[in-house]
Amino acid sequence: MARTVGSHSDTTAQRVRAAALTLFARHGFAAVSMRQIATEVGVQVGALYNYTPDKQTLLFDLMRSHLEELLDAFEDRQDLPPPARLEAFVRFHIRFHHKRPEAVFIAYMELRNLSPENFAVIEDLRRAYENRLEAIIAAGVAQGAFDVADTKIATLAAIALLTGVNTWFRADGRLTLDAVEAQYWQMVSKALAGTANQL
Amino acid sequence: MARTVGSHSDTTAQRVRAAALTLFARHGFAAVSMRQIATEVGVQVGALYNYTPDKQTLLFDLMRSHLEELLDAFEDRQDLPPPARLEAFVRFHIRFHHKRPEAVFIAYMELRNLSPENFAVIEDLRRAYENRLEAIIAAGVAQGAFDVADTKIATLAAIALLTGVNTWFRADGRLTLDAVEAQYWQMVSKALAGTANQL
DNA sequence: GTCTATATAGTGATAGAC
DNA sequence: GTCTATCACTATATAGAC
Repeated sequence: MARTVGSHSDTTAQRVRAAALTLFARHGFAAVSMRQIATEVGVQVGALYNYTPDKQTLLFDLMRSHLEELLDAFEDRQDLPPPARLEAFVRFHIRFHHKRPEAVFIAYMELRNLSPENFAVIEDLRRAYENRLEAIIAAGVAQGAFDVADTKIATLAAIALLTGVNTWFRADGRLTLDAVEAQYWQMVSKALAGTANQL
Repeated sequence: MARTVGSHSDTTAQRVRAAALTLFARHGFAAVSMRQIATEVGVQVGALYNYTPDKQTLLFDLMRSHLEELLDAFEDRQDLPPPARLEAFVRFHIRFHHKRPEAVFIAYMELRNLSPENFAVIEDLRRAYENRLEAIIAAGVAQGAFDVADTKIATLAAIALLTGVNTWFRADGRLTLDAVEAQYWQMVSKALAGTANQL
């Protein structure tokens, strides 16, 4: 019997990953011990090593799978005009990141705890994601819909802006995610817009 | 003899702070031991406790003094029109943060390693800084120079955007800080601009 | 696959000599 | 103010029984 793809957290392997994700996000990789993870899973510490060769690899696997899912999930409709592609990116980014706050947090905060080899892999994945946004912005600049001094800066600025939502948005707060999405799309579209509109 | 205010890192107390700042920024608070700090300073570990009651307070003092310096350094010219005040904020923020990458990094990354009491103090200081930007945006909205759906969101978005510069800008890179500053001011001014300029 | 036990090393903080 | 020595714990990872 083939295993169900994307099945839930009922195997021990998945429970180990889930526990590590939650604890690393809450306390930080370096501050979490393998014993804490084992306690959360409900096993003794030795059992964890059936599922990961070491703590470092556990972190790396969480970050890599998060970024691979991110890349898989975004479908750029290159047949659409750049502003529509940009809007799709903005809304996708906010929604996707909203659903995975712990993985997002870890992917940004724990880079320095990766070994150099693992860091290089993660950086490649992150850059691949940035490149997809930059391609949209460059296409818009080429046809005059956008006006930015430097597409790479505009890309990094937009991603920093959008990812910032995760640091403050709460579903039970003052605003709905739809409203937040709308305002962020408005800010991004104005910031990159082709017709200059200086203060 | 009064000590020179803001004197350089020639006292042991200042050397302890400098070593902790560098090591915490590079490896993370939890990953750095008091022994490592002592080695960096050039003393034995026991001597550190002449300068801090514990490791937690060392972190807290670094974060608090960073945020207090940030608040002290920004002078909001309330007599100027909001767009000028906003431009001054944008340029100030980028320049100030560029000069203190380690303190900025720690202030964002190590919040979860603060005790609850210390966290509350740091959060108050951070909020005070945000409020100063929000006041500028609100003033601009009130007189029609800016158009934003929600001043708090616009504030957080702008700060996330601007602080993002620190994650990629290198003085020896492709662009000068002046050019970066100019492009970020352009993006912020367009994003908040009053005359709608949608794509 | 999970357990217990253990090897080896490191942790923050303190005491008391100088 | 700095040192050495130490306390009481905790860390990651492994070995071998079951």
